[in-house]
Amino acid sequence: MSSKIQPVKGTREFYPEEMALRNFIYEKVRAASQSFGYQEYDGPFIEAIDLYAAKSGEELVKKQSFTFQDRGGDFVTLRPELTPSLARMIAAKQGELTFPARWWSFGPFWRYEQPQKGRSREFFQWNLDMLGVNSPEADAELIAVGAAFLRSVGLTSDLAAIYVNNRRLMDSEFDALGISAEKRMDVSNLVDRRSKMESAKWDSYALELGLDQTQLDGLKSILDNFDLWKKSDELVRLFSALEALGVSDYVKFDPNIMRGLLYYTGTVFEAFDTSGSLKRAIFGGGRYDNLLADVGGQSLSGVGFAMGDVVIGILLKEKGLLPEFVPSPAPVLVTVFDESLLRESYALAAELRHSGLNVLCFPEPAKLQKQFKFADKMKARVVLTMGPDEFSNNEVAIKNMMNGEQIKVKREAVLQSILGMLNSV
RNA sequence: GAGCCUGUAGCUCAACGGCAGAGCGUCGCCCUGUGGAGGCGAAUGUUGCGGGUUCGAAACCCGUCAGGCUCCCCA
Repeated sequence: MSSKIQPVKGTREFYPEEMALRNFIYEKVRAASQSFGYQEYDGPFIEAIDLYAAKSGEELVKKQSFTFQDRGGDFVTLRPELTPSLARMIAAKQGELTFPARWWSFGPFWRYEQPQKGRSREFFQWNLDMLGVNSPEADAELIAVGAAFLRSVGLTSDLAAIYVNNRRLMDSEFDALGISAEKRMDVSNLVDRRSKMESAKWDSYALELGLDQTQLDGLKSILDNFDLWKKSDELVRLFSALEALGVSDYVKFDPNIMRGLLYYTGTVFEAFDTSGSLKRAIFGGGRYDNLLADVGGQSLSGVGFAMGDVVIGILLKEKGLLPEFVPSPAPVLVTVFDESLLRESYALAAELRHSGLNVLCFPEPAKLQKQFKFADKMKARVVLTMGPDEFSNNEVAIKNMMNGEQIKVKREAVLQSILGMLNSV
């Protein structure tokens, strides 16, 4: 036991049931992305650490990346996020791509942090970005894709909400309070923590950061002002577009949404489960105006968001929104009556596979009871048996596992009978 | 990186200083050609690992490893 090699901490083992969940998420993600015309792509899983150094935030690069030296001595890292790779890919073909580019991706990422509920060191992430258009309406489309996904998995707008803010709006509010540019980072950090700290503690922490009492009071009134968006043309247009897109039920303005990544410049948003059973964002994103120039491209604006598979997976499980798990992808199982009929059973299964059915065949003779129990566990819907009686009459016994009825049909009619049973549900 | 909690059968857990158990699952039988419900029965443990205290340790102490939760950060 103790000598067994454990999986690397924070990595994931996808047993068939978990794999089904991952694929379920993938399918819903793909459907939502494609319904808005986004194209699928992917980047390298390993990148030079320098790619992230500029804009991803110190925490992400220095403490949370799986970094190592390759055999040539270069420092590389398992990708902790996709946006910088995307920016480079776009920049490299900027002259030949057609804009606006609408791209999406679903793949693995790694971050070295403490595994806990909703967070692992290895996770899958949906990324969706639009590049080449800088407008609140483009931002709205991104939010609408996110909302379409939530709706498609059954997270209705009373179960999940998308909170929106705008960095430019906040910057101008901070300017008005005389909060210096150097303190911006500390202040956004402060804002992020507000919901997690007692208000008295939060106040004294704010003063420690060097805000004076007037600035603190001003900050609080900003953060409590849920009508603040009306002062931002961008947000006014955003909310109008969201209404046209039919997703306003999901979206609310919230001045407390800041987001840690440094590259966001305009609209930012985060989706949460409204019951608050998980205090982690389902997805989050925003507009980045300078990222492309930072990796060597011409200035090009983008907007995007990312969703990890862990939080959404926990939520879907908790809310009972997952489809029933069917262990075997084969709805049909062929039993093996005895040694002498094994080849016949194998041949029957093969024949049905050639007709396009997924078919499971028991791999050895065994008591029929055992084989039927196995079929039941695999949630097979139809079980075929060819015993001596059936074989001598050129027949096959077909049992409908959904209602328990069994019939015998001529071998030539087996396919039709099966299809009839499978379609009758 | 810090704090708190937990490691006992495949799983969930009980036993809290005195014979290591239950439920679920698995397997077998009831049922010699048929699943789900039920009945009966069986198998399965260096109590995470190492040391210490004790007549006696799963339990108490120390260390260590692993997991969970929180802080931090974030998908």
